[in-house]
Amino acid sequence: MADSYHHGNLRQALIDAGIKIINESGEESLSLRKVAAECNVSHAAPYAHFKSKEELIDAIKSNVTDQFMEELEAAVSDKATAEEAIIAMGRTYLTFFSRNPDYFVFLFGKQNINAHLQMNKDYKNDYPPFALLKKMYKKYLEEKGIEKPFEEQEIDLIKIWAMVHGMASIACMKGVKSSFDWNDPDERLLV
Amino acid sequence: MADSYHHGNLRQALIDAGIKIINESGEESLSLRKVAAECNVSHAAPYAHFKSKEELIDAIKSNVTDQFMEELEAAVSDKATAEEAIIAMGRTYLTFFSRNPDYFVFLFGKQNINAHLQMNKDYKNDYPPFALLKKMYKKYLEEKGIEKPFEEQEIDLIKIWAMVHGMASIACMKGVKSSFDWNDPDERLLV
DNA sequence: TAATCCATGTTGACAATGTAAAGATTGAGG
DNA sequence: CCTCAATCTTTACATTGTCAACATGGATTA
Repeated sequence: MADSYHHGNLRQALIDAGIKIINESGEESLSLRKVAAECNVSHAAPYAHFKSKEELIDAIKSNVTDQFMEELEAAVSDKATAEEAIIAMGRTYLTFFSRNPDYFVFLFGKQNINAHLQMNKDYKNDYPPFALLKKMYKKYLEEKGIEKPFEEQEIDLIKIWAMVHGMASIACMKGVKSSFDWNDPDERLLV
Repeated sequence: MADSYHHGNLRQALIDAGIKIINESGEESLSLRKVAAECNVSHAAPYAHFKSKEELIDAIKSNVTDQFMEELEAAVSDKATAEEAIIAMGRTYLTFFSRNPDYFVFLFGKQNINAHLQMNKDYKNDYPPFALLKKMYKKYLEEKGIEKPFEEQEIDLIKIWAMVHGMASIACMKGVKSSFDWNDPDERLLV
């Protein structure tokens, strides 16, 4: 099925090719035609799987988000307490985007997490990393026997996410000279 | 000079037209040719003032950043203490980007603050809002008579900026349902 | 089995866009 | 008045997203 008229699994191949191009030369240089060429397929072939370039990009975002979530869940899985898990999430958040700053721009650059959020029904209402944080936070409250009104909980959650996300943002900014190695677990900025 | 061969002040007119287009229909729809048309000028005229589309965009970013800085400095100017000034900066940061979420994406979306940072020599090393924060923070330490090693100071600064910037980021995310009104001064998330 | 259908790909076309090259226009300074 | 350099226009070309018409072939069904 490699050289037949029908590709076999073009949809995923297009997504993979897109990720490859973004990694190699950034999102701006990603064009539908290049992606198609990378898959040895005519320039209009993607339209059998995606209504537009944007839809392909949203699919790629979902893929990258899945990859991000895998790392977050792995970081959380082996922690004894929810408190440790939350801190591990923050470190993983920073490490992930320090390793691939382009992904930060790609995922949050246009700030519209709506589209690729809604194409994956598992996401329900919350953005997956936020949903995981919320889950861990509730576990944390239980473990500590803390009771808080809902509004205060939301404020806590936003503060945590804002801090970590803001640091990731700074870490990914080209042109910001920072003396920190965000990958270094000894850099205890978070606690 | 309105209808003569030479425009008179095309450079600034192009920048203004660019801002107008971004406000009306977003950055994606900004094209050099539209900007030129908006100024009643041929499509290649911008190349007399900017080497590329990117250079025009960087100039626009500088303009928007100047506008942002004006609000930050205004917020700081009438505060009695540095502590109040810093809090006011945070509120202004949130208010500014809550009012125009598109500016957040535009300024930080590509995460490369290097280019339009370096075209304005006044910026020196730091990104202007960060430079102002740094200045206020030093004043704060003086007023309180606090002495800290340089590294701890940097950590404090990054934490403050990360928190505020992260909240702005969340506030600007389309698709994140939030019960907060980031413009409401009663929402005391920051303190 | 053979006919049919539809998802999947191809080809060709078009408009919008960024950009370069060559030339026109004009105000400022010698 | 003349020249020159900055500014603007025209023309041209490659890239890109998208659409429409058509080709292919595996699966479904008569």
